Formats: sequence, C-alpha cells, structure tokens
Amino acid sequence: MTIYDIAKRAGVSSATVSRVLNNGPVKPSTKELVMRVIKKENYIPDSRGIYLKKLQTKRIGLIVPDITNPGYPLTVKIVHDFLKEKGYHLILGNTYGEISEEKDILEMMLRERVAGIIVGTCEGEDDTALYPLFRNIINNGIKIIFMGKKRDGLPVDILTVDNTKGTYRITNYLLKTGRKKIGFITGSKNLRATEERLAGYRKAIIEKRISFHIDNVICEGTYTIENGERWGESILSKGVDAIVCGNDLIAIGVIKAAEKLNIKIPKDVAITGFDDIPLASLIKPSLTTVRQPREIAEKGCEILIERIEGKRQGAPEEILFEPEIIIRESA
Amino acid sequence: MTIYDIAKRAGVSSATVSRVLNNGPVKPSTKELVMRVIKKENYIPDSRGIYLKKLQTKRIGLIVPDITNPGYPLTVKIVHDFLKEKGYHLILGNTYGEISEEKDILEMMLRERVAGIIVGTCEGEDDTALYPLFRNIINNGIKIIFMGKKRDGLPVDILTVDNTKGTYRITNYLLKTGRKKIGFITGSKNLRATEERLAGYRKAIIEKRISFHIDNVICEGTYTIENGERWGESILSKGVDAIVCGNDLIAIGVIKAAEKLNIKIPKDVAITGFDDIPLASLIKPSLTTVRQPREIAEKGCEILIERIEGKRQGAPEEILFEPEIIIRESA
DNA sequence: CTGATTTTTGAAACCGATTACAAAATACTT
DNA sequence: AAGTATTTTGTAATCGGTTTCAAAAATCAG
Repeated sequence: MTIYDIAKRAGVSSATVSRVLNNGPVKPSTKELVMRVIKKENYIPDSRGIYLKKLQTKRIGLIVPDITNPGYPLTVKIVHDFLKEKGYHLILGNTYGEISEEKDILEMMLRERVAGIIVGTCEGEDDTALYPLFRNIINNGIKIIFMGKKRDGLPVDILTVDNTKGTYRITNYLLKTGRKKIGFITGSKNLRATEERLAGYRKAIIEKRISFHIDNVICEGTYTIENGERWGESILSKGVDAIVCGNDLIAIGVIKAAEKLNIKIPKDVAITGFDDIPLASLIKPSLTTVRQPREIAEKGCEILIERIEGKRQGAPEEILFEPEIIIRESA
Repeated sequence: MTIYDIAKRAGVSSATVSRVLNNGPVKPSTKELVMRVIKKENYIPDSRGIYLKKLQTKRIGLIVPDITNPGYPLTVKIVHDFLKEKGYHLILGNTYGEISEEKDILEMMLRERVAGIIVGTCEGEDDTALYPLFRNIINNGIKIIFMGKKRDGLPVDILTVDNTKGTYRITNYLLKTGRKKIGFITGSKNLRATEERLAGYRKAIIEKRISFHIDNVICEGTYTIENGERWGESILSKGVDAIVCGNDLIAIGVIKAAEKLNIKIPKDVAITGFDDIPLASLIKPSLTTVRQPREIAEKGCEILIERIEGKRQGAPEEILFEPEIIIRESA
C-alpha cells in the first residue's frame, strides 16, 4: 500500500494525497474523501520515502555503556519520554566500554542518518580513537551531545555534573560531622571524572588543614563493587573514620568489606558514594551520596533538539550541573 | 556525500560503486581504486536509499512497559546483543501500560518499517483494542513476537514462562519444608498470567488436600511493592506461615509489612516471589523466587530473525519455558 | 457574461541507493 | 587474426514519498 495506491483509490494524484498527509492546501471535500480512503486502508506512510526526500529523520541515537548498569535505565526513560513528546524516537546502543563496539554503533547510527546522537558513555576506555568518526558524523550534519563525561577538542555540547563540587561538598559534610581521618577510593586515574572527584576531596581536606596519608587515597581499578571491596578491606584495616567513594558501586563494595571486618557503619566509619543509583536507597545501611541531577538528561535532550531544529546556534557549550548531597544512613 | 560523488571522484559509474559496496563483480584494480576514494571521503552509505530500494530494513522494534522496571534492562541487553550479532539494531519504546502510548509506538514502528517487533509488555492493561493495529502491521509484512504475556487470536509466536508450573513448584517446595497455612497474593485477576499463577498454587494446595481459606488468596490491585505491603499486612495479621507472591515486587512489599509487624522471615513466615529480578538477591532477607529464564529473550530474538529471514515457516507457535526455583533466605 | 484573481490539482523531477539490461572490454580458441 | 565466451562496466528504471511548476477549476468583480 503506497501513496499511489491511495491516490488511485481516491481518484486523485499522489501529490494531493501527500498534501492531505502534510496539511497542505486541499479542497475540504477532497481532503475528506482522501482521509476516508486512508482510514479504510489503514495506510501509514513509509518513513523511508519521506526521510529520503526531506533529507532528515526523526531518529535519535542514544549510546550508553550498559543498559543494565544502575542509573542508565532512568536516563533512557527520561530521554525516551522527552523525544516522544517532540516527535522523535530512540535507537539504543550499548558499548560495554569497548571502543570497537562504540565504533560499530556510531557507524550504524550514521548509516541510519539519525538527526542527533546522545553519547552517555561516561565509563570505560579512553575514546580519542573515535574522534575522527565523531568529526565525520558532525560533518554529515548530525548533532551530538556528550553526557556525563568531558572530551576535549570536539565541537560538541557537553553536560556533566560538577564532579569537583560534589566530592568537595560531601567531604565537607563528613568534616562537619566530626570525621577526622577521611580516606578516598575511586576508579582508575586517567578519566577526567576521576581527577575532578579527587580534586574536590583534596580541596576540602587541604582547606581544613587536615593532614592526610597518601596511602588512604586510592585511584585504581574499575568503578565496581568488587574493586570497592578490595580496596575497602585494605583501607579500613588501617583505621580511617570515613571513606569518600568515587561512585556508589565502590561504596557498596566498601560497605561489604566493613561487614566482613565487623566494622559498624556509620558508628565506626562513615561511607559516601556518588551518583545516587536506585540501589543506594535500598541497601542496608542506605547510602549517603551525591546525586547526578536528572536534569542532565532532560537538558541534554532539549539542547540536542534545539540544535537539530536550528533554534540554538553558536559555539558548543560545556554545562555543569549542581550536585545534590543526599544524606541517608551510611554517613 | 552520495554514491554519485564517490563515482565521480573515482571516475566510474554509481553502479560500480554500488557493486564494490556489495561485493558484486568488479575488476580488482577498479575495486581498489573505489575503495580508496570511499576511505578517503569517509563515505558511509545512507540506509534511506538502501532500504527504500531493497524494500526491507535492519531495524527491530522492542516494546517494554517501562525500562526502569526491574528485569527489563536485562531483556533489552540480551536483545540488543543478539540483534547486533545478526546485523540488526534496536528501536526502543516504553508504553507505561498505556494503550494510547503503545498505539503511538506501534504506529511509529510501522512508519519506520521495522523488520520485526518484540512486544514485551506483560504488565498493565488489556490490549485487545490494539489487535486491528497488530493485524495491520502483520499485513505489512512485519513479523511480531510476544514475550511474557499471552494473547489469543493473533497469528503471532508467543514465548512465556510456564506460570502454572512455577507457582505449583514453589508452593510444593513450601509444603515440603513443612509450611501448612500458605497464603497467596497477586495482582489483578484479568491478566492471563495472574490466572495461571493462581492455578499452579491451587493445584499444589488441592493435591495435598490442605484446606485453605479463600480469605488468604488475594488477586487484586497492581504488581507493585505498595500493593504487596497493603495486602501483606492484612494477611500476615491473620496468621499464615507462608505467602506465595505473584511477583517479586509484591513479595518485597510483604517483607516490608512483616518487618513492620515484627514477624520474622523465614522463621515465622516464608515468603516467595516470581521473576527473580536483580533486586531479589540484594534485599535482606534475600528472596526465594521463580526465575524467568533468560532464554526467553534469546529464543525470542532467534525466532523473530528466523521469521524475518524466511528460515522459519508455518503456523505461529506458543512456547513455554521451564521455570527455575531459586532458593534463598526468605523461604 | 467576461476577464482577473485565487484556489486546487496533477505531471514530473528528485532524494540515494540497487539492479536489469545491454554494451564495451578483455580473455580464450583455433 | 578473427570469432566466441566471459568479465567488467554504464545507462536508466525503480523504490515511496515530497515539491516545484504550470495548468485547470473555482471564485470574484464589474
């Protein structure tokens, strides 16, 4: 069933059917006639024809490391709902932190000529190897925004939480509640988020002129429960009274380690996380943490659509969001 | 950059470029020349042109109630990975249990002329209102499979866990461990899954000739923690020694209710769930439950692709999967 | 009723690819 | 070297829509 079939059945030309479909100028009686045929035949136009001629699409690509990682489903939901509202729809890609996977997915999205891509891969590998591909995509008129992780040297809008402010504030909160020996555990150092979160912690410590042992600051391994457990055991046995963790998963690992060592939380040691994943409020003790504001996803979609529809011009921006401290049982 | 631009730069015709792209018969030296131009220009062909001419696409639609509901992210991941392997990609739609949303999404997927649709909406409303749309989609040559919920009267493959067997087995397990007064709490009755899960429970009870009070069997409200909490309080105060729940969320609600009433699990009362969502192993006490086998998602993709590629013919099938009992702390 | 103006319509080109068909180039036989 | 078979290539039609342009129909003014 094509537009020509409809045209023939209605006794008009395909141009007229197209006008009916697009609210073009058509005599009311003709319009009604054509509409009746469309309804009767359950005709829904083929986007392949439309997009080919209009040289644009209503598709948005969303790239995440792993949809089963906590936090991402909510991001996907927010993006999905915003896009649907605006008449766009979602192509999803998981990279699993693999550059080759991300490359495949980006190329697929370019082949599909999506209108825009939201890159939400804030974990995992260094992806400078993909910069040429990003540039190629941009040259094809596809708009990109980055969420969660900064990358230098690409003309792309970037939205992130203010990492430094987040750890600075939560460390200050620990200091205010009387903690004196505060450790820090995070994932591997060569991510910009790691550096920034470390910087916030250091700033708070240094401002209060607290001496701190470099041994109690760990920037190694991955942002996982297992890694938190490993380093948690190591640091807890050295006698700290608080640990600031680089994300919630690491914090959960540290809590597990404390349980094993029979250390009470928050009495003996306070633990804080980062991200406020859904699990954070469900575990025992529930986790005091820094919330990634959900406005990042909303604002990201908004900016992307504005770029696509030409309502936002000018140089790409880097937008920082205020972190929010969520106080629960663990600190 | 189109195929004509490449052709011009390489001094050949568009047909030759197309042959290079599709491994058609081309003189090796020409092929190399064209390849060089393609590489140099970072040319990636536009799927709009390809799909329009080939009258098919490599898109698969996946419909779920809500990606943030536990269990769905894993399904999405499994489907995503399987499809990527086969050269397809994923368009995602959330329905939130709303018929109108589901209609929008189905129409979008029809407009996009996806090759197939995986419908994973096993919660929520009765959707017979959408049957004409489903039929229209099928008439357009788009293959559909249903996952998790049965629907009668549509020529579509259906994959579900054997609900009856699941509750039958877990109720028997409770009986074997010495429980005598076993209650049952599930969501609203007019879902086929509700009926089946209830049937399994009843079969086990009746076989053992245990008398049971109709008051201890609740089929009302939604499949949520809140609903479980509400009915949990009601039934627990009447003195049962076990409760079979229609899904894990309800079971978690019942556990909360037990905590409030200071009833010990599993000493005083055993609680079981259904689905084995990720949370089930993380809460305290961890939840004894029936696992929805992950093969449902895998097999579903496999069948869908086979249907699309014509490797599977014949009448649609209804495939039941063996439930697995996962024994943890709560029973 | 005629001519000018406006509204409505259709024919045909076009978007970016693929492919049937025929022509051109090359390889093989004798 | 000429004739045949095979490989390689290009022209043009096609997929399902939209849109430009001009023609046809309807409306209006006098």
